Amino acid sequence: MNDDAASGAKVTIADVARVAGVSKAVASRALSPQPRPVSADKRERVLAAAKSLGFRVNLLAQSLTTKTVNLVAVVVNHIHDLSDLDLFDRLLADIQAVGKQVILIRVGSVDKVDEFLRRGVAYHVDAALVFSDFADAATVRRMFRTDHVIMLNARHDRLSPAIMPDEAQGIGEAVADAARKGVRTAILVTGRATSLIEQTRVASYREALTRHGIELMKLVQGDYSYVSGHAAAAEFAGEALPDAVFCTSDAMAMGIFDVYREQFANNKPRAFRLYGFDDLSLLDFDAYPIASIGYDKAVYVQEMVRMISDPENFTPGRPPVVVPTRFVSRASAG
Amino acid sequence: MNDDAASGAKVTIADVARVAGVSKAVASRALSPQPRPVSADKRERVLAAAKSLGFRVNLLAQSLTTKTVNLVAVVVNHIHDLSDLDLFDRLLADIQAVGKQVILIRVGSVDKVDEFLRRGVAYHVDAALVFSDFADAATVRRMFRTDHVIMLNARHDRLSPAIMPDEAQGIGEAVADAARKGVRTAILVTGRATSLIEQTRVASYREALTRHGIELMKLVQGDYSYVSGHAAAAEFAGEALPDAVFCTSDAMAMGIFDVYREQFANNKPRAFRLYGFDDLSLLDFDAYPIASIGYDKAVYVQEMVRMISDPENFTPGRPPVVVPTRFVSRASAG
DNA sequence: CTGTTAGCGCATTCAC
DNA sequence: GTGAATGCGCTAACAG
Repeated sequence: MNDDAASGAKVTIADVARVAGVSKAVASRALSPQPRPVSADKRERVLAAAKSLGFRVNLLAQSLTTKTVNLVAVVVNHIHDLSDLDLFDRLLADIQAVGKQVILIRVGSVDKVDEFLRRGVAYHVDAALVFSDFADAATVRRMFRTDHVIMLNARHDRLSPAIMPDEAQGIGEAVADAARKGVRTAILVTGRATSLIEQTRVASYREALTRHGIELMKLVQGDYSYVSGHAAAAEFAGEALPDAVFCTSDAMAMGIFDVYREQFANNKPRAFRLYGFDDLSLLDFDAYPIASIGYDKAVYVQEMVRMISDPENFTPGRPPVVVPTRFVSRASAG
Repeated sequence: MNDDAASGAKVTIADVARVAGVSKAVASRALSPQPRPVSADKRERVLAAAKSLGFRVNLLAQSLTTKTVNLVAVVVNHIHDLSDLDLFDRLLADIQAVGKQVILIRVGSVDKVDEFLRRGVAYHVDAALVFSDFADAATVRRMFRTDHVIMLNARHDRLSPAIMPDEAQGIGEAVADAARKGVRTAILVTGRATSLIEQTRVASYREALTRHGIELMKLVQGDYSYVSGHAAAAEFAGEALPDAVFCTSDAMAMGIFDVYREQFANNKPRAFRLYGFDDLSLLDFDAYPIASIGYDKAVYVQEMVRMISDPENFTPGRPPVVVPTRFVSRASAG
């Protein structure tokens, strides 16, 4: 278009109103996405003027009066908290689809949280999605000065709603699958026990194993990473192998798989059956046919967007929204 | 219901000023990170009042007058445009380290760009980092109403600076490696030819192959994805195999690797030598020991942040900043 | 339906 | 050093 518009000239609603020959208020109404009382012809004039001037509302100024910024904070420790790009991509798309935008906050180490929020826009967002396990719900509310906080890290309370996968279900299915195939002994490779989610996850495995009469030979501590999977595999290499190895992350399972790759040749588990967790899309690659536990990401994301779209959802006492998980069988489970 | 400090109390600078017994202007100065004329005792009173009230500046309101939001837009087509999570994680951390925050914008399919512009969803950010190849520099400037646009997609112009890897260098090294190992024939697996970057990349391969006397047997069209790598491998399965296969993305190389995995057993390529592109961190997993071409992500990100931090860098006519690439040898190259 | 007025929260004049 | 006034761009509330 013309060069003025192309190089960020600042055209305000006052300019539009002047060109259209109406008042600012009329221009504002005509430009509003919501239906507001404006005569048809003036609306046309305003729209035409806005287009020719290349006008775009200043959302900052707008939010100053409307008290809503259409901005959602997504708080993570590291990017890798978003265990899968697919989830994140979908989340972003869906949030934008309801007319909001995402401000991504990487907290990193816990002690820097305060520093970030001190200068951040984060304080005035419409809602915050907390993936990071750095803090409990109360702390987050205090820091964000808002009740519109959704906890995805299982550290919710009465005031802040949560969305959480019902992991016990998928875990139960996975262990049942193993039992059905004659598994009697198992090793469980875990992540850091500091996370509440991880503690619950481990408890679910213990319960399911006991229920199916499978002996938990030992627990190996990892940190969710591929490398720690490698290390875990080395740790039980010399000993008597179990019938099955369960991991609380796919990445660790991949590390173990690579150590025992030859044993899994021809898509037949020989040393032991291997079960991961997360159902990363990476597992659809030929190289890692690892059975896993996952949930429907579309549903998960849908719940988040639904929640931030309606203030009603932030009234106290709402029970956590639970997303079902399921066992996904692959060659590593035999 | 809960009007306590923890739940959305709207403390403005006027409140702070009143409690401290000073004017708003004094409070503003005392709260400013920059040194401004305020007497020591009043500064103390203001700071104390701000702290006790839990005051946080409203960056949105602030930016209305200062014209700077400390917000940087990262524009991608899909999340997968950020070829590697490591890059993104580092980018986020470094941007936050200079006191700015990231608003992530996913444009999606090209045909929705217009709709995007129409709705004016974008804030008036300080700068925009454009990874998506959906638009030229002028369009992005108009969209964000800023001249501070950094193009990472090679679609820059005189007004918007660019940062781009010097891919010819790494490609030259990779082809030289192949030539040194006696490669005489090659197949090149490419992505969509619509992207300017891809066109340049292919041209670089052609040039390097010619220079080293390697015959380009054929060009196979993919779309950067793992699945398209699979398809590409199938396409030349029946025919005479080349000495080497070059791919313009690691994902495609992984797809090909999986089809010919047995040929790569014991870390010895037998069918052909395989070269990827991007140097994904995934290649450090045992399963995909694929030689690749990459650049130092720290340097790349550093250049972006440096550029954002100094308006000087946005004066017209700046030449693109070039980041060196290098060949990374792995087992697939023999 | 329309236009005028009055802020939203803040930084910045410019007088004192 | 200080504080009263002014304006950033926009919309809500109010009168016509």
